[in-house]
Amino acid sequence: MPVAPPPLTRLPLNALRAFEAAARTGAFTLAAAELGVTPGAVTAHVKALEERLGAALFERQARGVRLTALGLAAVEELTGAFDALAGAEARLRALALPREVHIATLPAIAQLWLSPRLPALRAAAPEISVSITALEAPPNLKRSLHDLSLFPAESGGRLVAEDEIFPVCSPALAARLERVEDLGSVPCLSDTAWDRDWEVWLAAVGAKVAVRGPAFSLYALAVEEAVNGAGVLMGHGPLVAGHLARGVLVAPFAQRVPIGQGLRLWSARPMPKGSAAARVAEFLAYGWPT
Amino acid sequence: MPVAPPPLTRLPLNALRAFEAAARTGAFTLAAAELGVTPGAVTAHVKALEERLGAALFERQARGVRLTALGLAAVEELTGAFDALAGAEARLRALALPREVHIATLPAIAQLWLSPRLPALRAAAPEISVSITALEAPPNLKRSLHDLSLFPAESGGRLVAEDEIFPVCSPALAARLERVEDLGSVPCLSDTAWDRDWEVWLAAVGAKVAVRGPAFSLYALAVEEAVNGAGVLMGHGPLVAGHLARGVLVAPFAQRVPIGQGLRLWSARPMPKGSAAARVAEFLAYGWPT
DNA sequence: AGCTAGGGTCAGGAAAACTTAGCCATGCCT
DNA sequence: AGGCATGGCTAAGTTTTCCTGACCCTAGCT
Repeated sequence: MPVAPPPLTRLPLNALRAFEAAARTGAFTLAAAELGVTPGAVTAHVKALEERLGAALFERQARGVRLTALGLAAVEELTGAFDALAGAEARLRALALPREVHIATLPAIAQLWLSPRLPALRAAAPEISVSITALEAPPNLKRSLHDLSLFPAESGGRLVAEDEIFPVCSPALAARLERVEDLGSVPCLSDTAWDRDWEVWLAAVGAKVAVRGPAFSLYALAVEEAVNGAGVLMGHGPLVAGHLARGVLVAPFAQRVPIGQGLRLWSARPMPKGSAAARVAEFLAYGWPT
Repeated sequence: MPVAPPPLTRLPLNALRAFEAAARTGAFTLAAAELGVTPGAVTAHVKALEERLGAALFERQARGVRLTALGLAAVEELTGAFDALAGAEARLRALALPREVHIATLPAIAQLWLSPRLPALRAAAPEISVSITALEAPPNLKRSLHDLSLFPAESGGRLVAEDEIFPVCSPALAARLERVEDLGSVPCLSDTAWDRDWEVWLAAVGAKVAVRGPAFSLYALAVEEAVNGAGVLMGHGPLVAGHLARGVLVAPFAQRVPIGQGLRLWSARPMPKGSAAARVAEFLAYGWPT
């Protein structure tokens, strides 16, 4: 417990970053996830910082923490500074590695929408190296090192594909489905992240059927199961288009329900005209420019 | 030599800071001094960064380094970000330790001007803890953690005392000096940092005397020597005022030469009204407010 | 009670950072 | 030319930081 004031040395950068993340996210656990470390590491950083400052930044509560007045007063400026730093860092990377493009997207989109388009992209621009990171949620644009984010959203960014939902299944299974009510008698697959899909679609088509079936945490896995005839899946237009085109999945019912959001593409930072990121974005949005 | 692109992990903060300092100062040695580490540490940081980026940031030359185009393109934004970070850090400290005031100044000023004023300051505001750092040159205002900087300058900040120079010596020695020309026959002390003082004064009074004598790297030491009768020193008004008042030093010649600069006080960041830093600045500039 | 979420703590080990000491090339100064 | 100073590089070794993994603790649910 050093009571004497600490000498005039800089505060550790990593501790400041940990504090900022914790303050912004409101929880050590979330901060730890963002920084890619364990919560214990964040605890230690914040503790070290508080010890150096001789004042508490958080009030510890049984569940979770709350910023003290001091912490609150300090976060905003720190957040701005780290935002600026992340921007500078990203720009530095982009300048040093001008042929690298990093895309962040949902696992399902990565496998079912993006992946099928990559061969054409590679063929058209072999010098560009595209890497894809699957995330459960869109990254903080001011912080992420990704150049592009591709996520379902209602607005913002550039619309790449409208989303609409409708049941899909293997052709064999489709033969057993004549009316919407028949869905009650077959397994109805669902994705845990999109667990309201069935509800929404059934309501939209005015059907009152109780559907049930296994839930998957990976949409791509549910699609595979549907292909294998394991049941009927609520398809998302852009994600099952390929399977429908190849005929391995079919849509037994005509009603397609728009869900008011589409696949949208953002860039975290302005992309210089002609940069690799800008070209990839162009390709994803419109196909390769002629 | 990893040719494969590195995974999408953050660049190390400390390496970025080292690079930024090196780029801004133009030399690894200066950056090392600023960061308070050895040059080897900076070398290592920059090298690590370059390796991560797969591109050179500096061109190594026989003496010194030069930024590459990439380095040049990246510095500015990084500098801004680290400036912001330093600002946030300083504010955080100030909020956490509202009674601490850090002053940066020249060693001579610290000993001869500031130090004599501290007892009154402490008496008037005992709750404020003032710490003083002696630096050879004014710190970078956007970066330093000091609250106040007190340095000789021609403009800027708040003028605290005009500077003027004139010979001073012990009363005994003064008895042997009648005309300016007599200076040629006694040791004339000088400070290595202010080595043109004699030249300036002699030119201003229109004298053509060759003065010689020992040089000191610490002005306060030269003052002590002058008090001990070791020779005549070129006195700086604010710094010898105390000794003149006590009679341990006298000015054998009347001519005082203003040198166009004064002791000036800056604050690195805006000081909230009533803050400890603001009160100390007030005291130093005007004496304690009634 | 038992469970869960969110932190705190501690020991140990990995990685980063720093220092020291010596080396090298260049250019300035005699 | 020789000597010296400058500024950076390198290798070895050490200290410090950082992180993990395992476990404890508390409050609120069920």
